[in-house]
Amino acid sequence: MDYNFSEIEPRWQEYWREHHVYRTGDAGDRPHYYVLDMFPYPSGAGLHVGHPLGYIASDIYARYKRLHGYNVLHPMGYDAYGLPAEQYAIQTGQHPAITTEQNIARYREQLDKIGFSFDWDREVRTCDPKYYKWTQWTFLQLFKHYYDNGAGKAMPIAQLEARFAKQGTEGLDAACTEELAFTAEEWNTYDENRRQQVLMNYRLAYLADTYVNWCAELGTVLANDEVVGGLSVRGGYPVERKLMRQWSLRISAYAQRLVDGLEQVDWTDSLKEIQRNWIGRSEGAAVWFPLEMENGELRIENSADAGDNSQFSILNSQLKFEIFTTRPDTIFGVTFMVLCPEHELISEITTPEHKAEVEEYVTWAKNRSERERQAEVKKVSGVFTGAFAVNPLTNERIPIWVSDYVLAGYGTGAIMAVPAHDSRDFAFARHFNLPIRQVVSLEKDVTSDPATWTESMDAKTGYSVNSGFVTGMKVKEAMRAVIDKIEEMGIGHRTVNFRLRDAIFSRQRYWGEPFPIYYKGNMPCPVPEECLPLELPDVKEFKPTATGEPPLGHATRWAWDERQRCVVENSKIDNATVFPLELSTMPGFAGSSGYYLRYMDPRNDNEYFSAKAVGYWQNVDLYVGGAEHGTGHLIYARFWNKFLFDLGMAVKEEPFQKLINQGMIQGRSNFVYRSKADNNLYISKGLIKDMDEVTPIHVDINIVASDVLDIERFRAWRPEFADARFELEDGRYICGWEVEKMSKSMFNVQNPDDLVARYGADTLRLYEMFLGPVEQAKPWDTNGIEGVHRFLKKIWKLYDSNIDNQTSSKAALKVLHQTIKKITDDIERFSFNTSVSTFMICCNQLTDLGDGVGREVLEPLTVLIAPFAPHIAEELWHRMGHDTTICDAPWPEYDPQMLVEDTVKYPVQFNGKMRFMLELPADIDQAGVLDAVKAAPEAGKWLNGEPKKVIFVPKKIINIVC
RNA sequence: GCGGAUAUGGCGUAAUUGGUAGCCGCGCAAGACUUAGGAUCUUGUUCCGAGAGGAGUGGGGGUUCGAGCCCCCCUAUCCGCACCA
Repeated sequence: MDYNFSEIEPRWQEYWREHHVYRTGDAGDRPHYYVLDMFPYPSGAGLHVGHPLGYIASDIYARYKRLHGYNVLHPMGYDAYGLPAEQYAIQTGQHPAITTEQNIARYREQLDKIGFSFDWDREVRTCDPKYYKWTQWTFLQLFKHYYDNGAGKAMPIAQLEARFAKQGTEGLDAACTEELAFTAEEWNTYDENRRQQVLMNYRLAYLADTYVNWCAELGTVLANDEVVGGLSVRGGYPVERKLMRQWSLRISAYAQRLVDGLEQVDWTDSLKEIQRNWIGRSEGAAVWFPLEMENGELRIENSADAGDNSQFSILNSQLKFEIFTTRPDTIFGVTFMVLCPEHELISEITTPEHKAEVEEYVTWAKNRSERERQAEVKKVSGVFTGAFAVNPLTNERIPIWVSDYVLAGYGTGAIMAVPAHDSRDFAFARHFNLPIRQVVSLEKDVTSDPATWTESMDAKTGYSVNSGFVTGMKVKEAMRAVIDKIEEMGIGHRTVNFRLRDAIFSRQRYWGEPFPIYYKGNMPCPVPEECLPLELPDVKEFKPTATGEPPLGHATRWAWDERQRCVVENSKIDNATVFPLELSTMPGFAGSSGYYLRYMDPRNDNEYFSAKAVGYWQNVDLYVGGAEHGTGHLIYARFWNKFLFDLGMAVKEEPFQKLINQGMIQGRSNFVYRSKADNNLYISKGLIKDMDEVTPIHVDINIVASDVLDIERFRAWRPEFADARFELEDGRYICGWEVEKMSKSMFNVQNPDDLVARYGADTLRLYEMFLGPVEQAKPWDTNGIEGVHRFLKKIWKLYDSNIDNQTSSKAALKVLHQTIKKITDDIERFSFNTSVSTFMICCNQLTDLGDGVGREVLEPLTVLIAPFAPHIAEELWHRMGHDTTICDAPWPEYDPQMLVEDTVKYPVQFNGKMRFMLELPADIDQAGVLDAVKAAPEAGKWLNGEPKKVIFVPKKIINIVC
């Protein structure tokens, strides 16, 4: 009987579905294990072979854990909000909900064909009101909390209010947009509006003016990756930087914890490093530099011997500004200061004679798009303000410049420039001919003239020179000494800066979660939690409104009635009891930030998830997904989880214990070569003498098998190929190939359905694993799939002819036990490609053994294969007379005795040579080895005459080649 | 520029983690069975050499009895970040 996968696979898939075989149990005594895949965005293009790669790996592990007796949570769902469905809606008028629904149906169909063990009873969709209710709820909690640095966690905003009423900002250490200082008395005189403004400065979800990529033509803010070269990726419309009022999440408050948490998780070093870079922690100092106006309006007394007075004057100077530096030790080498073009001080300090020039520069710099600026990083630009600062340690006058190489978003937007020891300052100084002073030297007391330098000396090594009281110290010491000094002087302090910016949370789009926020005038008010979800209203048009409002501006029923506590018609807005609702929606990462928690208790309408559920499952044990989410989803989700942890909801601070990044699958394009001399002649790859004589043309990989072109299908593919003639080699047309991105335009997209139809799901599963290590990026290539398919046929045959054997030979059992050990080890280290090889070896060896294979061997082997090729395993399992599914079988244990014998006593045939390993006394010497070997009873049996080569190994093991 | 990774036959890869490199699969070659085969099976296949033998894990050096694996210096490719003070 032949291996008929197209009959077996759908039958078992149907059985599993009908009997809810993969439904997750609730708690119980069994140990738990949570295996999660990054849920997909259901795009119109459907799945390609890259998607299932990670799903197959996680499915293997989930099935393996089940066979090991674990209660496994292995859910799947859809990240269903997103731009493509909305763009499609704008073009066609079809509601994104319908498009999304269709795409989900197609995804589900494709996923089902591959035989995953997902618990579909727990499916979530981010666009489902029952799901986004909790996305909105979390947003409200973020709105209602602030981050208390002292407590090291999020605290209710009500506590902050109480504190303000009692002691103002006195002693407050909280994450905020801007440092504020007021007393309790002042607070108590503030009106409600003013108080709300103050609180907004602290909320973890806050409304603030932020620079964004604004695309007027599309009417929306775009993410950085949606903008290329100053133009929108979609449509190619110009994008400008614009200051807009936007919701943001104060993720920066969690920066330190996001760094620290990386210590606790089992992720690859490279991904941890990506996150560390993104968070960008730098230690250094904040220093205040007082200003000196040229015309003498403010002049700091020469403090060389003025003692406390000078410090007093610096501290009390209204005109001072704060800089951040990671190199406080170089403060003696400061030769100019630079402010970013957005710096508020510029207008105050610029002297009249420089005003025009500075204003022109600032206007120019501000209007440049982020992209333009980044593209011209090498170009030095800037302008002198006419103003001077005073170096608090040397009392030198230092010119203040403005330049866009200083960024508004980092530190304080102002720097002390040390051109000798910072490459950017160096370039600036050279360009504007500013002085350069060396203050660090590799060797003690040895300096050179910076005028001769071609580059700055940036390394944090060596000794301080020309640096007052730190001269002669090592750089590290000098840093400490300078910070101590400025702290003692009260003009600065040790501090840590992060590159991580707060996450902009508003999108001027329709297809996303609505904000549960309405506006009383300018004041945002939360919709009561009991009224959630605030459902996304229908609109007739998905474009921005004529007045430039987001698409939700088209909704006619999008107002909040405070008294009735429900959404009402816009016409009822009176700004007394009925108010307009927020028109922007949440970004894609909102719904994906907490979905793993919801899977634990997905049908709970009263809570995000129950304490019992999270208490049982804890967090995700294994998360599988692409590394491209390293700076997006994986940061947001960790932040989200930490916040919920602070609220006492999540029980683990880190959401994803172990993370495997599956490598990207690239496309492998095929080419035919058209002769330039004859437009209808196509030359097989091996016959081309000179590539200049032919034109390579992309050809659909679906009409090519193992680089051999299906000529008939090629002729039928497109009219212009109908009369194609071929120069064949060995009767075949061999195509060329190249690795490119998988894309429709290159005809190299491989759809898993085609492969399932042709070879079956089990073959696809095995082949995707066989391709190479899961983590490695690799081109998709079907050239080897036949071999894997052949293996399944062999396995089928092996069972077919041995299934009734009752006895097993010792050799067969040995093969089995070797296989058990190898497969178990392989799965534990996620080395699934070697597992497939192991199966093939096992199958070949058992086939060679012939009659000695019985059920004693075949049954455990079926269990081993089940995670990889569940359909064939299930079928064989039942053919062997079991009436429960293979999921209930126990994972076989190997007998170490069976393996020990093999490595120590018996020879192994290996590539035509006979090799042994023998245990020898520890104190044996090289000369004694041969005699010892000959004397060994185990060896004597196998040794015919003198061994060819004896390799002495100073351990207890010896290798002998005969 | 900074950071991370990778480099092994014609190709995808493997190597008990420092112990005789090239397992498994593809491809290729020869053969068997076949009216036929895009089926199945057998044998061979790192390179050079008829052979004995020699060379060999991107290149160069080092540690070691022993290195694909560890250390140093290059080279190439991929990925992430990019004026982050």
